[in-house]
Amino acid sequence: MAELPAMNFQQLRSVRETVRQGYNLTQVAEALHTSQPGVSRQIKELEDELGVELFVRAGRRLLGLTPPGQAMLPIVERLLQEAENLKRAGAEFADREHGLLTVAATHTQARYALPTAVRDFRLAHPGVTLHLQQGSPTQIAQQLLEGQADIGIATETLAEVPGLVTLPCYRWTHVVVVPAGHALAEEAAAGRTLTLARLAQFPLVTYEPGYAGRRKIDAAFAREGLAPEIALAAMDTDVIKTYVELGIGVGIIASVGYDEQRDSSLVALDARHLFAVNTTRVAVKRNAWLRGYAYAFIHTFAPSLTREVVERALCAEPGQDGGL
Amino acid sequence: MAELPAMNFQQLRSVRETVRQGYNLTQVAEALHTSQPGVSRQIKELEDELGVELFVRAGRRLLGLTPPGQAMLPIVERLLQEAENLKRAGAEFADREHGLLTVAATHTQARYALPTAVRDFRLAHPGVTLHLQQGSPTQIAQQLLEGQADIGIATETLAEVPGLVTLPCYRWTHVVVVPAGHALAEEAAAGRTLTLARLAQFPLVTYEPGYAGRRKIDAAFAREGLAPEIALAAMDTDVIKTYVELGIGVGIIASVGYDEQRDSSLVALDARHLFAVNTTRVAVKRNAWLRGYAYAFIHTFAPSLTREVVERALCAEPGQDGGL
DNA sequence: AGAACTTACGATGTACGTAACGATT
DNA sequence: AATCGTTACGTACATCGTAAGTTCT
Repeated sequence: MAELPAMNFQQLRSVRETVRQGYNLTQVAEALHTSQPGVSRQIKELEDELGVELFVRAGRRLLGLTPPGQAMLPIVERLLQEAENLKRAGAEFADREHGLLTVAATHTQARYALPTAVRDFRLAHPGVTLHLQQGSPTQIAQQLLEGQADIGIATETLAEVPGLVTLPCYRWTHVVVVPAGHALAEEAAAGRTLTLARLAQFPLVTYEPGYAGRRKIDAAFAREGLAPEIALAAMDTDVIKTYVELGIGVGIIASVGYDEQRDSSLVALDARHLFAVNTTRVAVKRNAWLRGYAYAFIHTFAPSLTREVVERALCAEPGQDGGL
Repeated sequence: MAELPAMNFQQLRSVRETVRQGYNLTQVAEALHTSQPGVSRQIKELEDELGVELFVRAGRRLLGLTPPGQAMLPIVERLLQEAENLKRAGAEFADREHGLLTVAATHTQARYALPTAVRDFRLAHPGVTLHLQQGSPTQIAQQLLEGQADIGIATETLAEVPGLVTLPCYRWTHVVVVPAGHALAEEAAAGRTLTLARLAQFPLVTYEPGYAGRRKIDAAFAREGLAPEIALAAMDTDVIKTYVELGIGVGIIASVGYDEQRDSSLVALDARHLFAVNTTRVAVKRNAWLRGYAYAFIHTFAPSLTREVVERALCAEPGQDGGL
């Protein structure tokens, strides 16, 4: 019986990975742990099966997607997503309390906001292997979209990424930190209220653009027509504090990043009146099926986010979500 | 190299078909044109792969879905739906003007509402093979959900089926038909307005429950506390007219079903004031990808339903399951 | 010359159908 | 006894990797 070879998942994976790897089949083969001719074949087989060329070829090189390819790629991604969902659902029912949970977060979140949640989660779910990835908000979004992370946590960017569902976890403000004995510390001790104009007279040390509410900082200065000198920008609250201790400049960090005990060499000055409030958000990929313990983790991190709240957000309108 | 056999579509099809066929693997094998041991194996393989029993077994007989099975079946169906979508998209780009379009409609629609649309569509799209299926609204819904029909057209039921997207095509009312010379015809000719009470004095011939606005007819009589005798109920407007001609009773049919020329032996009496207006709807399966000519057909049938209108409806509120 | 994809080929193993078996009603 | 699902088995063919080939940079 001459059975026609049907569409299969390996073909779909090859197509998806080819797009992800920038149309380099050699890299695709590596990423999929297979041979390069194999990938070439998978793609051709799928194209044959569908009767359409998915990729633009210049000679034998792949350059991009054809219009049909562009139209069909989302379907391919949904297929692979659902396949992943099915596997996860299987794992969930097979053993609710064992598995892998990958959380991607910015440094600030990983270092200051997550530890207690991680500790509590580990106690409640000892069978779950927790992977904590660190990256920029953009990288976090990417990891979520590619299925390399289950949960993303960051203050910036995530809410604007189509394909992600985000929910607010907590709100926070910035705080200004200076070495003990710094002029600003004296002024504060003398009862003088800190202003943006005064702050702008010092070189500043704060987050890189795209991190931890940096936008709110820039916006605040811009609104008053100030252009402070940024002496140093870092992704990392600890790095910022270190350089502030060294006297490089005045630090502006997330308030969660200051601990009176541990950072005794630094003085924190209230800056709630200077910079807009930030909202840290948790994000998951839109059509991803989440393990039960993933909901539990989110709930542990942000008690307001019960499983029901998250599930409702997952099913809601694909467009922009309604506010905070 | 010992490759682990991955999940494949044949396994998924076996699972879906097993549910559809009422858990009889012999029938499943027949439906899938394969051997029964094959189906048995496919299911076991998938269960192994997922690590979960999907089916409840009494001895060696399958009785139903386990809770995990119930949870995972929708994912399986989405997978197969997307696979189908991918194939269709391929066919679409390979050749926009060739393919198959299956329209399921009630008799009344097929016989009276569709002919001009079908004629125009065939002229505009000669390469498309058109299949016209006939059935009750319930059967039409079933066919759509199982992917056996692309477009469904009926007045009843469709709008209430989760998993279907429906759009209004046109509105119509019932008309009363009697043989020429019938008492009601005389009264009408004499300028007397027809009432429900008068109508209820005759045996009636009309649609079966579940067809062509029968509900509106029952509701109208019920509202006035009348319980007319239904001499004959049929799915089919032509059957009704035939028996009215024979003098079995007074007919109540969809107004589209009366043609002054062809039905010269019958007299139609306006009944717009007696029965509520009906809306005939077109339905498609929620997450189905439609061929371009399917949109064209809908547009031909109901000019207000442009491709954009239909697409917007398809993307709207999921209703039941978490949409794709 | 080198990088990138395609073609060719051969071995491994996977998949499917037939047939025999076991259990259930 | 009949129906239904599972197990066993042999063959056919599908898949995949290696290696050679071709084209473009």
